[in-house]
Amino acid sequence: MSTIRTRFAPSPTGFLHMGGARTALFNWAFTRRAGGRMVLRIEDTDEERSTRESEEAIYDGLSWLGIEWDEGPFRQSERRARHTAAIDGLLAQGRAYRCVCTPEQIEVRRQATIAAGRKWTYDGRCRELALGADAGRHSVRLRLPAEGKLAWNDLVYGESGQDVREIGDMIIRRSDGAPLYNLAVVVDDLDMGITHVIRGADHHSNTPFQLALYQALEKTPPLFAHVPLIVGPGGKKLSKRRDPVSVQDYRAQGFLPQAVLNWLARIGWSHGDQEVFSRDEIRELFDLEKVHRSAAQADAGKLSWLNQHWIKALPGPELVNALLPFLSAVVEREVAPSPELARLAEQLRERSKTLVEMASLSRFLVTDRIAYETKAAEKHLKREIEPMLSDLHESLQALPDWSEPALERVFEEVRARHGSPAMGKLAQPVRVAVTGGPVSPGI
RNA sequence: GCUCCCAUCGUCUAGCGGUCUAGGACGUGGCCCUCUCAAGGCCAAAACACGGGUUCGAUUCCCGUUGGGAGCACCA
Repeated sequence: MSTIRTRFAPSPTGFLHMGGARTALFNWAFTRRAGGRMVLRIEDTDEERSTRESEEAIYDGLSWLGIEWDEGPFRQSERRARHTAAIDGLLAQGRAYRCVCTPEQIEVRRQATIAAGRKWTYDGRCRELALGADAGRHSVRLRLPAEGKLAWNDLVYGESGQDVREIGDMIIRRSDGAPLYNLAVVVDDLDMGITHVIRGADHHSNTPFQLALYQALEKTPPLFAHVPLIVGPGGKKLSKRRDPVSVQDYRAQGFLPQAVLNWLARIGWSHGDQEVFSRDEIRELFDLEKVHRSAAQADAGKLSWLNQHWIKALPGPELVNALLPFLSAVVEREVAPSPELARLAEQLRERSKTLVEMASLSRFLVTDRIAYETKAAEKHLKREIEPMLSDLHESLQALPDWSEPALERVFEEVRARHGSPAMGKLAQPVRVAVTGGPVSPGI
């Protein structure tokens, strides 16, 4: 039995968005569990839109999530010669043909067909013309079989396929000589020995055409698994403008990679009633058979909960390390780890949904410029409590041993001297005085 | 418009003909705990889109309707 080979093939036209990250995760988990190898391929043949920055963003995002690949990255743009060779081969065998129809001409015919109430696919005008290389400016189209069904058994969707008559002879090389995506993907997947293509469901209806290409090339196609799309609120398409969509966005908002991974894994996949999955558990339990077929919404609330869960689970030193950059950012200087910070972080882990939140709650520890919240200060730092606070201040200064029982004793004594108000009457003003805000660990 | 796909609480989901008075989780509401906020504990409200079949029996199978999505490029 040959080893399983998969690939993650993003196009570098933005950043690593959540859908892509999940596709990468599923590929990774499937591959690791099966003991296979995963290839990273950058689909950058669209020069207009591809940038090196977004390519870097893909590496950055994957490594932050801990999704490692085994081979590559390969750039599709650097494999041009292979694509061209494949097209020439198809041409030589008559399985592809040159087409001199211009986009304008096609548009006219398309409109006419639609006006006549019929549906349009390429009408095959150049199909039997046997145009040679001297035909002038031309594109190349794949000659589809006259009839039959282009079908496959999708690992997620089950029996799938489309009648060839629904599809026209598609262009595989542009008139400027550039190979098209569908051709490049098939050639690359073949060359790289890919056995399982796991990709977004937006490619589901693209697959029949690729199948035709495998036929023309006389090769066995890989197995396909299409994973459902992630949609935005209300089931609408994700909007890059409205929704936070890149993994970098989530990192900046103070989410842990474990949480994002866990969250992603549970969108469109489940393992019984289990909600919490570590990276290792995803790798051990992931199963394409349990992947859903319907699109799912990404719920930010669930992410927050998972993030808090993973913050609570993070070992102390790691938590401090994760917190440091965020804390440095709020006080605008480099903050070094310290025992005090470590202890505070322990107190704060159950109170923070994100590292951003935790940083803002730890601010008071690393700066003398306490930022007093006006509302809290007005409510708790009133003139009447000043004597009690001063008393506490002096008693504390006189206290040699700042152990918890000793401190508690001082608080009790101070309360007793000032008419025994409820603990909250003393603790809350102290909290505001010390931290600047009304929220903190036990004072 | 055409082709294909999808449809269980607000959200993610369990369910693969009787076990369903439909389970879990997030979120929401209430109570407990409490120096604040959390965390934690307990409780509650909340769903099988609709209409036909098939069957002794449908959330589960089939068809249609509705709703949503994807594709239909000399983009990837």
